[in-house]
This record gives sequence, structure tokens and C-alpha cells, in this order.
Amino acid sequence: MLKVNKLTDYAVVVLCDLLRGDRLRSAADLAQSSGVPLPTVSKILKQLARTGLLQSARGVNGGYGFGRPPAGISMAEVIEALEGPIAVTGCVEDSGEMCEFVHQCPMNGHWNAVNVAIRRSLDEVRLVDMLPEARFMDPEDLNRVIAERHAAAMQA
Amino acid sequence: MLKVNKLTDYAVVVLCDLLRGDRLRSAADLAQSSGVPLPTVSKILKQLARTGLLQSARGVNGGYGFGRPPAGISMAEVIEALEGPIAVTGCVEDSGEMCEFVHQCPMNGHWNAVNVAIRRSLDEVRLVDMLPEARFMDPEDLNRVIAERHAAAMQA
DNA sequence: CACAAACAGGACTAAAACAGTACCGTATCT
DNA sequence: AGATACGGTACTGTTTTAGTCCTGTTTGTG
Repeated sequence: MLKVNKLTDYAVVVLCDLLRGDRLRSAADLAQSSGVPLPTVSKILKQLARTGLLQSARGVNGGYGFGRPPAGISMAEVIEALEGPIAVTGCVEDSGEMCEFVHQCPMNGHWNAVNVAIRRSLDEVRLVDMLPEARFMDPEDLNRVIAERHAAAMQA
Repeated sequence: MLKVNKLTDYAVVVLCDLLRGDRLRSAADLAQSSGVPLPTVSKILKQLARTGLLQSARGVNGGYGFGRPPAGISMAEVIEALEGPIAVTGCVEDSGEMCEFVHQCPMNGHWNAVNVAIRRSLDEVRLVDMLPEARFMDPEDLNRVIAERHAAAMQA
């Protein structure tokens, strides 16, 4: 276990697709080019827009684009956008849930060490690292290309 | 999400209890002192013994003890013992599952970077770090005490 | 101004995973 | 022989997840 859900998995596929373009992309467009079913893509994009990771534009010629420079987006942010705060158990500060034994639980706060460790490691993996082409490209070049595409998309 | 299941959560409680003793402890005994229901404790201990993290002895005066020096046990091992290999998605080497699109999937192998990062961070959190008293004790002293208890339990 | 393209939000259902329990078998000590 | 304790597995109700669909709102275009 310790799995992310499928939506998050698909989200990465779709986001990588979005990274490759230099304009707003509609949900239908992304569904087609990524192979993920439209309703699912739609659900993912809505959620990502809600958290600010993506920007959306309605109406004809509308679609989705990154809400900020994509080179700065970490996997931790993507996962949290779709699944909420990273918390491996309920017994953790900020998890939202509160176990009924908080005050007597001997584990209280101790899983936090685990959460912090995981959170930090996810901060260090960037979304652009998930691009297949990232393996073969010079990181500098990759960042530059991605930044140019983002600028073009924002301008249009 | 990205949660461990409750069994794993309970397991840490029970294991910490076991860390505090210097002899074999029966499932019933651990259930009582940890407050976790017996059938559940039993299930956890069985599984941990199966993977070798714990040793078991049957019959009167039987019970469970650590299979090896507990100071060397990491949270990664505990989690893997109860939940199988750490793999945040199905699309990952060693996850056991194989998605039907392996050969065409553009993400193939890329979540691995995430898995490796998480796995490494879990390797660095030790089981003994989950002990509440670990906060107040000198790490050297903690290791010594734990080692002595383990030796005593193995000898008896 | 009407229509079509696209996003926004929420409701609903089927399937899968989990949690918790119970039962029966086997080993060991006294 | 009998009591204690682990070993394996099967079962069931509940919760979560996945996936879909429907209705409303915004915006560009002829």
C-alpha cells in the first residue's frame, strides 16, 4: 500500500501532456492525446484548477494551462492537490482527522517523523522529472523549453 | 491519502510495547497492555513473524520476541512486512502488479523516482524513534537499553 | 442575440479494499 | 493428557475508490 490513487496517477500523465504544449488545452483535447477517458480527465483538471496549480478559461477557445511556472512544481504539490495533506495515519497533526484517543495515545505525534520524511522526499521530486524526455535532456535545456512554452501559453 | 492501513498503525503501537519488555510476550499479553483487540494483535504478530521481523515460540510460555536486534529495524521494514513492497502506483518495477499498458505507457518507470525517494526516507526512520521516550533519552543510552532487553529475551 | 464550446459543481452507482472476527489445526510445556 | 499459545485461512459488513452523468455558468462567434 502507501499508494496514491489512480486519479493522481492519471493526473501525472495528463500534466506531462500539458507540459508538452504551448497553449491552453481543453479537457477533450488532453483526453484524446493522453488516452485517459474524458470524464476522468475533466475531474482531474477541475480539481487542479481549484487548488491553483492550473488556470482555466471558459468558453470557446478556453481550456487549461499552468497557473505558475511549471518547472517549480513538485510532486508533493501534485499529490496534495488531488489527495489533500500528506498524512500516513490519522494520528497526525494537520491530517484533519482526529482519532478519539488523541490524549492518551502513546503514539501521539510520532508518526509525524515519518510524514515529515516522506513529505520532504516528495518535495524534491519535480513534476518535470516525470517527463520521459527528462532522462535524455540537459536539465538546463529542459527548464528553458518548459519556461518558453509556459510563457507562450500565458500570452495567448 | 498515501496512508498506511490501520493494521500498520496498530503494529507500531504493539511493537513499541514489545520493545519495552525483556522477555517473550504472548499475543494476549500484548493486547492487554497495548489496548488493541486481541484478534487484531494476533493478526499483526503472525504476519510480522512470517516475515522474520519477529520470532515466535509456541506452547506454554511461548510468545513473540524480535527476530533480530530491534535497534536496526527501520520503519520501511515494518511497513513492508505488513503491506508488501512500497510502490505508490501499480506502474512500478517490483510492485507485483503489471498494468496492461506497460509497453506503451509514457509514464513507465517514472514513478520509480518517487518510490525510491519515499523508500529512502522510510529507511532513515527507525522503529525505536517511534518510542515516546526516545524524545527524552540520549540515543546511545536508548540503543544500549534496547539491546540489553533483546539479549535477555533471547536468552530466556 | 442565439448558439456552441468549455469549464464548474455535485450526485450517483458499481466495484474494490479494508477491518475485524472467528474457527480449526499444530506445536510445546508441565 | 491437557492447557497454552502460535499458524493459517475464510468470512462478512463497512468504507473508499473509480468512473460516469447531469445540470448550470461563462464566453466567444456568426
